[in-house]
Order: sequence, then structure tokens, then C-alpha cells
Amino acid sequence: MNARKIPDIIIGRLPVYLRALQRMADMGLKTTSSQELGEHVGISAAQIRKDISQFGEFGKQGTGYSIEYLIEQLREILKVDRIWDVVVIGAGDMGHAVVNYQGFNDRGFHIVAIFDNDKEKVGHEIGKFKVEDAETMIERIKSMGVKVAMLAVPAAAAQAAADQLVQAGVRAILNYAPISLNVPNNVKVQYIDPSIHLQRMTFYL
Amino acid sequence: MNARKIPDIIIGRLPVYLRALQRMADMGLKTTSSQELGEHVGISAAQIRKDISQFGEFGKQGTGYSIEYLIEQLREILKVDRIWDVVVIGAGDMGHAVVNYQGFNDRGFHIVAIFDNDKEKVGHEIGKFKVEDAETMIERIKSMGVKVAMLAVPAAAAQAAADQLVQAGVRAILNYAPISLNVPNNVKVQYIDPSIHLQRMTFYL
DNA sequence: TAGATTGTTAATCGATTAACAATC
DNA sequence: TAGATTGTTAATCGATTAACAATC
Repeated sequence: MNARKIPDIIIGRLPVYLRALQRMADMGLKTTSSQELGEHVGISAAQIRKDISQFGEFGKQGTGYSIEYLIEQLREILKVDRIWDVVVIGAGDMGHAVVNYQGFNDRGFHIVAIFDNDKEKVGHEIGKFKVEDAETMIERIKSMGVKVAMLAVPAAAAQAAADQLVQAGVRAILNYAPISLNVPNNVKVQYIDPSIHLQRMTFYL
Repeated sequence: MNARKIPDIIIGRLPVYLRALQRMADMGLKTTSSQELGEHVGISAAQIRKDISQFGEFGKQGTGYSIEYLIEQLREILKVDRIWDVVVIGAGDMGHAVVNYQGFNDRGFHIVAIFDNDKEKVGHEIGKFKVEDAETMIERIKSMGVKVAMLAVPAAAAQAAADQLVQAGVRAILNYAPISLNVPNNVKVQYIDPSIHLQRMTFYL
């Protein structure tokens, strides 16, 4: 498949479709249509059909999509038909919240370690984890073969930490630090900054 | 101000520019160019100039933009030249993290109350706040005139809570629940779901 | 003046929508 | 069959980039 030429914007919507479909499955539904799914996620039926059809013909005329089958296909496309090990960098409030968050279960991710460069924090327990020394981070990540990280350190420390993650072989960084990161082209970054999200709404008030 | 319709996608980038500019200001810089700002945020210089020029002529040929002046203008455009009161719904792990988060300071937001519908949690202290009963939520929000909310309740409770927020006059919801919300057109929603963000990256691994 | 950089126009590129034949 | 809904094409709409005159 020519995964290379699928626009980012389409990839960005697939997890939203997947989440809605999983919710429908939990409610015991068996099939849905582009129309119905579109109403759930706030996207036009035409766009949903077009997005999905980039990857194959998963629907049936007249009846729509099998929810179970479409979930299976989307999980495979997004590569969350497996469990990804994830490391957390930064054992502050946000690091704590992320480690204790239950929402990664069943969505393809499993936290395996948390690091901090503050010697005071190293050794402390967070949930079932002991905070590890950031000095050991690169070697530990390499030896575990971890490709996905969540970065929850202060802005001033974020770029240096990201550089280390890249060096350790991490290819996907979910960045909670309020700063834009510079990384090589083959490394993906997603940003979560609540202030940014709030500021995207106040314009309209 | 210009009555012309500004595309959402441009509004979405302005907070990122603002954050980068504030960082430059903190470092003592006085002026910048579209080129330099673009390198910081990973956006082309042409696009930055085009975005900014939607709102006025804030730069000078030959020298670029005054950082302080551009910050001032962007804050005004985004309406964060003031402090918005914010309520938090849900006193679970995420509610805790959000209330304790220091990153809203200086970015236009101030948390004023936290609510939960679990009577066990009502009255407990989180930071300097006492968790309030969700039954009182609508009246409290109305009387305080709060327009911005952060929703950190389980998926199953999120739509009902959002309906209440709308009823109370809230116009902007930052939703941490893993579900798409249905709200009237005049209410804005932004979504934060770490699993969604992670799934947007695994495709490329 | 000489060099730098904006604001803006036109061209290009990409995304969304509408429509409908195919077909379950 | 009759009705429903997909997958796809073509048209429309919108966003990005390139280029450069204006001008600090």
C-alpha cells in the first residue's frame, strides 16, 4: 500500500473515527453508516467515506460498515493492533497524571518507565513505577527498544530532553511542554498545551 | 476590528506564534522576522506574514516585527489581553492535575472553581479549592458569569455535563473526556485525548 | 545608499463537497 | 425487486507558496 501519499490530515481523523466506533461497539451496535458515524464525530458523510476508501473497500452498499470489521481495519492501518511501550519523561504533576491515567488501556499503549533528572525524585514511587535517573535514560530506552515517549518536563528542559529521546531511538513524542520542538524529519511530535487550546477558543467569545 | 471571516486554521496558529514570541521576549529579544519566528514554530515565513497581515500591518520592512508590540496585538486579537475565569468539571486525577497546573498563569486564564457529582469528593480540598457539588454547578457558573470550562469527567458523563455547561452559559469547553461532544454552533470545543494524539503518530512508525 | 524584510498578488497545491452509478 | 448506501469522479472551495514592489 502507498502509505506514503496519504495526507496527514486524513491520518489525523482516523483515531477519532476509531474512538467513536469503539464506543458504538461497547454499546452493542453491529453496523453503522458514514452518515451516522459522521453525526457522532461532527464530520460530513462524504468525507468519512473518502477518508476510509483511501485504504480499501471496507463497506457494503446498502448496509454500510461492519463496526467490528472497520475497527479491526483502522487499528491495523494506525498500527495500534499491537501494544506500544511508552516512556514518560518528567515526574512532576503532569508526569504523575500521565502515569496514573487509565485511558491508554485498550488503545494501544503501555507505559513502561518514568524518568526525571532531579535526584530528589529518583527512586520515588509513582503508581507501580519507581522514578528512574534521567542519566540512564538513553541506555534504558535503547535496551528496551522503546519508540514512543511522553515529554512532561519544564519548557526550559524540553528541547534537551527531546534531543536525548531522538538519540535513544524514539520516533514519536507527545509533548506536554509549552514549546515547539525541533526534531529530525523521521521523528513525529504531537503537542498538548491546554493554554494553547483555550486561546484557540477565546477569539470567538 | 475587521469583520472579514478569518479562517479557523489561522486562528489556531496564532496562539503558537504568541507562545514563541513570549519565549523570545523572556530571553530578552526585541525584534524578530517572519523567517526567524517560522524557524521556531516550524511554519514557513510566507505563511506567518500572511497570517499576521490578516489583522493589520504590524511589521516594518527591513527590520521585521517588534516582539513586544506583536505580543500585544496577538493578545488583543485572541482576547487574552484579559483574564478569563475558568471552571473545572470533575475532581478525578485529571481534574487534580489541571487545577494544580501552573501553566495558565500569564496566559489569560484563572481557575475559579471545581465541581464533581460524587458526594464523596465534594468538600475535599484540591490546592486552594474545595470541590463543589455538581448539583450547584449551573447556578454557580451563571452567577459568576464564567464562559470557559475544562471538562475532565468519564466519557459516560461527559455529554450530560457539557449540556449543563451550555445551559449555564459556558461558550468554550476544553474537553479531556475521550468522546466527541455535541454542542450548539455558538459553543466552541477543543479536545485533548492523549491516546488520540499518540495514534496520530504510530501510523508513521 | 545598500541590504533586509514586509505585505500582497498570482499561481499552485490540496482538501472538501456534491452527485450518482454501482451494487448490496 | 425496492431502498439504501458505498466508492469514486468532477466541481468547488480553501490554503499554501513563490515572487516581488514597496519601503524601512
